[in-house]
Amino acid sequence: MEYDFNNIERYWQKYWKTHQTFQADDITEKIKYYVLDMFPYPSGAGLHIGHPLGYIASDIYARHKRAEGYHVLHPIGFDSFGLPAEQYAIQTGQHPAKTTEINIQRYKEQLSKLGFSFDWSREFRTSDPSYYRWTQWIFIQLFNSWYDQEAQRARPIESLIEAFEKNGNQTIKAAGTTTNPFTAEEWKNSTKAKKEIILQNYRLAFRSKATVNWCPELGTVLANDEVKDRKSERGGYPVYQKEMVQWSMRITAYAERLLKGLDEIDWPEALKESQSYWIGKSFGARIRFELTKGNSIEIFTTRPDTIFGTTFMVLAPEHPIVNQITTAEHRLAVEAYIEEIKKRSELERLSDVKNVSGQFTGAYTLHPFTGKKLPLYLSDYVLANYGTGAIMAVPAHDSRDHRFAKRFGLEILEVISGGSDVQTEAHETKEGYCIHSDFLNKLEVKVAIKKAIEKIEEKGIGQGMINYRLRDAVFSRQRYWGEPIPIYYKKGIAVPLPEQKLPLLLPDIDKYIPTEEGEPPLRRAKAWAWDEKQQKVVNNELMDEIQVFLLDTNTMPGWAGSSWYFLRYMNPKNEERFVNQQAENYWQNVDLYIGGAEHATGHLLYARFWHKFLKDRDWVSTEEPFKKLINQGMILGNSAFVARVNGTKKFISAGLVKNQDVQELHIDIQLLKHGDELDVEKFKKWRPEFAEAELILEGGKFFCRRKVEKMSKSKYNVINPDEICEKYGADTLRMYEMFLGSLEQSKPWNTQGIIGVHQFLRKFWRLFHSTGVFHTDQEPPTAEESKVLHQAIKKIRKDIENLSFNTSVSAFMIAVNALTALKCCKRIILEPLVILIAPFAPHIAEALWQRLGHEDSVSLARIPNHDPQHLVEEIIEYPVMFNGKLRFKAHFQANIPTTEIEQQILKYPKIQDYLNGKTLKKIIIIPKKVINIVL
RNA sequence: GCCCGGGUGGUGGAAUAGGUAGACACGCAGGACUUAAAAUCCUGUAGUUAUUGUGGCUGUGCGGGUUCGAUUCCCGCCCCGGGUACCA
Repeated sequence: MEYDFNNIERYWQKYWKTHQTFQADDITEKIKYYVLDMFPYPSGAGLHIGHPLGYIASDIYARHKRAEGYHVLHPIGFDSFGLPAEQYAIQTGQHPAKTTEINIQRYKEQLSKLGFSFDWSREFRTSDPSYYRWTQWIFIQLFNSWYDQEAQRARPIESLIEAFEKNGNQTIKAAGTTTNPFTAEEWKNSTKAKKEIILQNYRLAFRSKATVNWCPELGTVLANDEVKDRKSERGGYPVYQKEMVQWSMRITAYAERLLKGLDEIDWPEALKESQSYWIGKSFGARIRFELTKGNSIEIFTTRPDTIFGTTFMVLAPEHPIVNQITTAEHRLAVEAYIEEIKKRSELERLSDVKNVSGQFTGAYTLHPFTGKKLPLYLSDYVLANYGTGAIMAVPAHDSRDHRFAKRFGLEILEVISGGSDVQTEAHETKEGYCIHSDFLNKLEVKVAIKKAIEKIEEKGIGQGMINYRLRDAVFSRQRYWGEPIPIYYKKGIAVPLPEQKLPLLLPDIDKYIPTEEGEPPLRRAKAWAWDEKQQKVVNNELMDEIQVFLLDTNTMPGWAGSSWYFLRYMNPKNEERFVNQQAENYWQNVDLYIGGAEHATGHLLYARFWHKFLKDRDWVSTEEPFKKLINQGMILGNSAFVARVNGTKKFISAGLVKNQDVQELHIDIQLLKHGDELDVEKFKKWRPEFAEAELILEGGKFFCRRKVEKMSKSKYNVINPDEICEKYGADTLRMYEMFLGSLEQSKPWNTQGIIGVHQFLRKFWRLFHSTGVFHTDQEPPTAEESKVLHQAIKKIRKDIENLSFNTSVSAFMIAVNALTALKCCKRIILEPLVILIAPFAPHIAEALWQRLGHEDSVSLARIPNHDPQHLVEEIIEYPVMFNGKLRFKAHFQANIPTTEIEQQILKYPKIQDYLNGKTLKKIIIIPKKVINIVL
C-alpha cells in the first residue's frame, strides 16, 4: 500500500479534532509544561512558508513533552486588534471586526492543515469583549496602584493616600514624576481635583503632558518601540515629536527589576542584551551648576571625574528654563534657533548627526569648583527627555561635545591623560588618570568618579545617581480598533469605571477616521457617555457634567492585549477573574516560548512589566512570565527581478545589464521556469504594462537577477504552505522545515531538498510494508538491530531536548537507512520508532500506530527510553602514529578508572604490534576522547 | 559609529569542556531492475597529486599565536546578516 499522505493527514486531523486529543485540563496531578508560540496577528496575506517554522518547533516540543508524561498546555489564539485591519477599514468602510474574522478563519484553516497539537478549546482573540474586559480590568489596577521604591513593589493607591494624610509626600519614596514637596496639612486642604493631579504623578497608569511620538498619517501617538528611524514601524510614516496629554505606563518604576530579572531567565543572549540596552542603566551624578543670575541648572553625567574639563554647558532646546535665562540681546537668536529646530524635525532632520547646530543663550554658569564662567548653549544634540535635559560639556573627553566645541570655537581642556591630542580628537575611553583636576589629580578614572561624587555630595551641589534610558510608555492611541480605555472624565478628573461594569464595549461608529475637530475616532460614537447613577453607557446628548460624563476617546495600543494573554490561556473561560487562582498556581508561567526577535523591546518588555506588576499585587505567583525563550529565524524568500531600461519598455537579461541605467522590478517567482530563467509568455500576461515589453535575450533566454530577502507579498517571493502540503504532505513540510537548518538561524527557502525528506518518509512507511501489504514481524531483535534503535532513541531524545531538530531528523534517516539495509521489519524495533517520530510527523505515525493494532492515538503513547545495554561502547580500531606518538581513539563508559583503561589498552593486539620491540614511556589519557601513547 | 550573530564541498548544513573535518540530505556521475519510463536499490562524489587497490600534499573567510594536535581557544584584519542610533 502506498503512502497516501493526503488521505492520512485529512483523516487524522479530523480524528484529533473530534477526539479533542490535545485538550489540557486546568489542573491535574501531573507535572505541567507550558509551551507557547507568540500568537499571530491575522493579516490579510495569510500564512507563508516562514510563519509555521516556530509553530512546528513548538509543536514538536509540546508533543515530545506529552510523550514524556508531562501535562502540556499548548494553546493558540489571535492578536486581533491592530492597525492594518483599521487602515483597511478606513479605505473600504468595512468594520475591522469583519475583516479580522475572515483573516482568522483563513489562518485557522491553514494552521489546521499542518497538524498542530494546539488545544483549540482555549482559543480566544484579544478583540473578544470577554477577553478585553480583563485587559481593561488590569488597566484599572495599574491606574489604582503606585510603586513603593522602599518595598520595591507596587501597592494600592489607597496606601499612598493614607501616607499623604499622615506625612504629606515627605517620607514616602515612590516612583513618579517629580513633584513639589507638600505636608499632610497641605494635602488635606487640597481640592479633589488638586489631589488627583498630584496622584497622577504616582499612578502606574497615568495621564501627563509629555513629548510624544506623533504620527499624523496614522493620526495617533506611538510608543518608542513602535518608531524605527523616525518612522512608524507599521506603514513607515514619518513620526514627529509633539507635546500632548496622553496616558502612559510607568514602566520606568520597574527598570531595575526588569534588568535584574534577565539574569534568571533562559533567553538568547542577544535578546537579553537588547533589553538591557533599551533599559540603559548608567551610573553617574546629578550636579547643580549655579547661574550668574541666581538660577541653577541641574545636569546628569556619567563622568563626574571630568568635571574640571567642563568648558561650557548645553541645554536641550525644549528645556523649560531656557526662556528665563536667555539674555535680552540673544533672545531673538534663541527664539529663531528653537523655531528652526522645530521646523527641522518636521523636515525629518535627514539623520545629519555630523552637522552641528546650536545657539548661545548669553547666560553663564559658574563652575562649582573653580568658579570659572561657563557659557550656556542650546543644542539639539542634548535630548530633553534623558537625564535632566542639560549637560556639562567636556569636549576633551566626549566626541559630541568635541564636535560642538570645534564648531563654536570653544576651549578644549584635557583632564584625563593617556589619550592622543585632545585638540583633534576626544579621548573618550575610561583609561588614564586625572590631570589639571585639583583634588582628583593622579587618580585613575574609576577611582576619580567615586571621589568626585563624594566631593559633590560633601559640597551639597548634587549627588550620585543611577539613570535609565528607559522611558515611560505612551499608552493611548487615537484609533478605533483597540480596547477602549475604561475611564470617564468628571470635571477634568479621570475616574475609572466600576470593575463589575466591564467590559466597556467598543462602540460602533460611522467612519474610522478622526473627527473634523481632530479628535479620535471614538468621539464619533453617538453613545459614549457614562451615567454615574445608572452605571451604564448612555447617549452623548445626556451629558450634563453632573451625572453623565464623556468617556475617554482613546484606545489602548496593540501591546496591551498581548501583555498578559499567556495567563488567560490557563483558564480562558473564567468570568469571575482574569485567571482562576488555582489554575494560575498550577500553570505558573510559560516554560518554553517561541517567537520572533523583533519583539525584543516591545511585547517582551511590556509583558514582563505587567507580569511583575500582577505579581506585586498578588494576582500571579511568578516574577517572570517566560522562563525559556527561543527566537526562530526567518525563512527568507528568493526574490526575482527584471531589469528595465529607465523610461522605456525595454527589458535586459541579467547578464547583459552591466552599467546600464536600469530600474529593477520585483516579479512574481511563479513566472520563472527553472533556475533564473524567465517564462516570457507568462511574464507578458502577468501585467498589462508588460504585454508589449521588448526583451533583450541572452543566448535565447531571459534571466532574472535573484536576491534573498524577507518573504513578503509585496516582493512576490512568497511560497504558500498549502501548495507544499498538497504535493508532499504536512509531515514532509514539518520535517523539512526542521531539517533546513538550526531553528534560530535565518535561511532562504529552497524547495530543492524537500524531496529527500519526502523520500525518507516513504522509506519509513515501506519498512512496515512488504509486497504492498502491512507487515511486521514478531521475532526478537538481533544485537545490531537493537543498537540501531537505541542509538536513535538516545540521539533523538537528546537533540529534541536541545531544540536541535535538524540533527534529530538526520538521526531518523540514519536509523531508517540502517534498518532498510538490515531488512528489519520487526515490530519490537519499529514500534518505538513510531512513537519517536510522532512529534515530527504525527500523521504518518498515527496511521502506522493504528495499523500496529493500537486503538488509542500515538500522541498518548509514552516515548521509549534507550537501554544502555544495547550501546556498549568499545575501543575503535584506529591507531595512528604521528610525531613519535601512537594515537588512537577509544570510547569507554564514563565511570571506568583510568588505570583500567591503561590495562585494557595494553591488551589490545594492535597496540602490542606497535609496541613490538619498543618500551612504553607514557600513556596520556584524555578523558572520553583520545589516548596518546608515547613510545 | 556602537552592540550582537555568522563565514565549512556544486548546494542546505553536521561536528566546538580542542581529538578521524564534511554526518545527514539535495544535486551530479555511474550501475542494477525494467521493452521503456516512474518508483526503488547499489556505488562514487572537498581539492589536488601519484606508482590512481588501501599513499602524499592542501584544505573550515585572511594573517599570526598557544598546543603533540585548532573549524573549535587567543590577538589583529576582511566580508556578510541582524539590532541600535546624538542616552551625556
